[in-house]
Amino acid sequence: MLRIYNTLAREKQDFVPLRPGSVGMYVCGITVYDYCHLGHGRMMVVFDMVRRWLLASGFDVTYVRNITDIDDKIIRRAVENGETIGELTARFIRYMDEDLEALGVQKPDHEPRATQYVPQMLDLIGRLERKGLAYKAAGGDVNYAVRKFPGYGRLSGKSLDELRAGERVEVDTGKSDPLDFVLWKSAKDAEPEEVKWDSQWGRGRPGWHIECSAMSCALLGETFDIHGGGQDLQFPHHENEIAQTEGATGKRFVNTWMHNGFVRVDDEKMSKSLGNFFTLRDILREFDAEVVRFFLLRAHYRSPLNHSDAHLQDAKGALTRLYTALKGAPAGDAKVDWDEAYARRFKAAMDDDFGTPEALAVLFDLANEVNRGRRELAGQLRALGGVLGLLQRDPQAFLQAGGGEGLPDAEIQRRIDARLAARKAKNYAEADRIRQELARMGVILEDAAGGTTWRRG
RNA sequence: GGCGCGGUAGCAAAGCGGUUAUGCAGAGGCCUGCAAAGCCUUUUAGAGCGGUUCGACUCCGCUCCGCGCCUCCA
Repeated sequence: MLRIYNTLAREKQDFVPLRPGSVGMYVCGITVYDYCHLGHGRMMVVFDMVRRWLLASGFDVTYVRNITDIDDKIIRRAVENGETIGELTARFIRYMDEDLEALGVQKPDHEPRATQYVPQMLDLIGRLERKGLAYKAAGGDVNYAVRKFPGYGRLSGKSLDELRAGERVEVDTGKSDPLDFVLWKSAKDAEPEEVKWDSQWGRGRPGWHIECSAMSCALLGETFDIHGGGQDLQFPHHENEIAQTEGATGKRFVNTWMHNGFVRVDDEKMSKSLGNFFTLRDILREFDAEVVRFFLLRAHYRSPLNHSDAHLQDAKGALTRLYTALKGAPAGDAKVDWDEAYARRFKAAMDDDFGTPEALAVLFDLANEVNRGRRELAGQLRALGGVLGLLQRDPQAFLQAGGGEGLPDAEIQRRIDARLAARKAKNYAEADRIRQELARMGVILEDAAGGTTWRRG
């Protein structure tokens, strides 16, 4: 039985989907105006892992991950760059796709964009207005009347009065309550025509929160199983989604809310505003993408995860151990034998709120067994790795992959042959000279019964 | 100020009321012409103070420290 920590309940709960055997899952994607950083990467990899585990558990999964392609930052950036919103977002969507593909993140079943769902958003706003939950303010914006929604604050554990007492809530004169949020922003003259839609409340564009309510309902229905996103979306974004959707439908919106922890740098949240972020692009130039994925799955998804080169280096060493155990094992698609003891441990770990650290520990135990001579378990190791989107490459290809500035493979082979000749002639001084020379260039030789192999260290 | 999360060995990171987590690093050994890899053995834990218990890293309370949300943010 799969158990998931539900933010709404603040505890792990048995996961029971609405319709037996199938799961509807929505995850808040990113706003496309810049490169993805490692924090985005973590969210993407974590929910990719969740989806893969649901599939491996036999569920029929519909996975929706949106793209926010209209918002203040996008508009500002496009104006700065002197390009259209469409050009800017198309470019960063392409970069995102490239980064995610490298990380082994599979495409969601649906990847709706906010700009494609404006009619659905307007419909939702209309319903909210008819129920008295939305009102048009003096400035022309349509706002959500937070006080009119009884459950507001349940997800984030905040009460309206506590929020009110906070010093950081800015005062906006157009709002009846400082905590009200915008559903529809009235168009400003300075803004490009591209961001103006007609509506019964006048020309304008959607507020941020409404898009997720509209898109999730359109693709998964008014009530669905799992909604995920980064911890920072818990409030206000997800709180507002609940208010909007449940306010309009009168039904329960989402059963299970999942939030992944932050990536940190020096114990501080990695974020755009702090400027301490590392883009996936830059990291992937230095580290193998699978190493990055492994690094991200090595921590539990709800725990904070510190980023540094040393940690990534450590992850590389660990993943190398797994691939080393796989050396010589037949490639191809191994299937998991779920009755086998290690697989059962793996499953128990994953069923306990997606315990990837424990699941990976099982993989290392399995590697040890393989190294001790139980070669028949290599397929199981590879197959279980595959459940997490790992270990699917040819081991040799992984072990020999590396920096672009290294020696070409053919040159390495030539020197290995020269060393072999020296060894045959018992000229060990020359053989060792070649080994050390290669070692200085990051190439490690391994003599085995079947011949000499090499890898990059 | 309000709400919440966490403090585990040199580093990273889990589960668990009593039995080796795991990876990297360190030490010794086996193997090797020498190595590497692997295997075997092994050193480093559970912020502090109380409490519950036959027994606590694991449950409860307090203290200290760190982090997050309360504003755009994965």
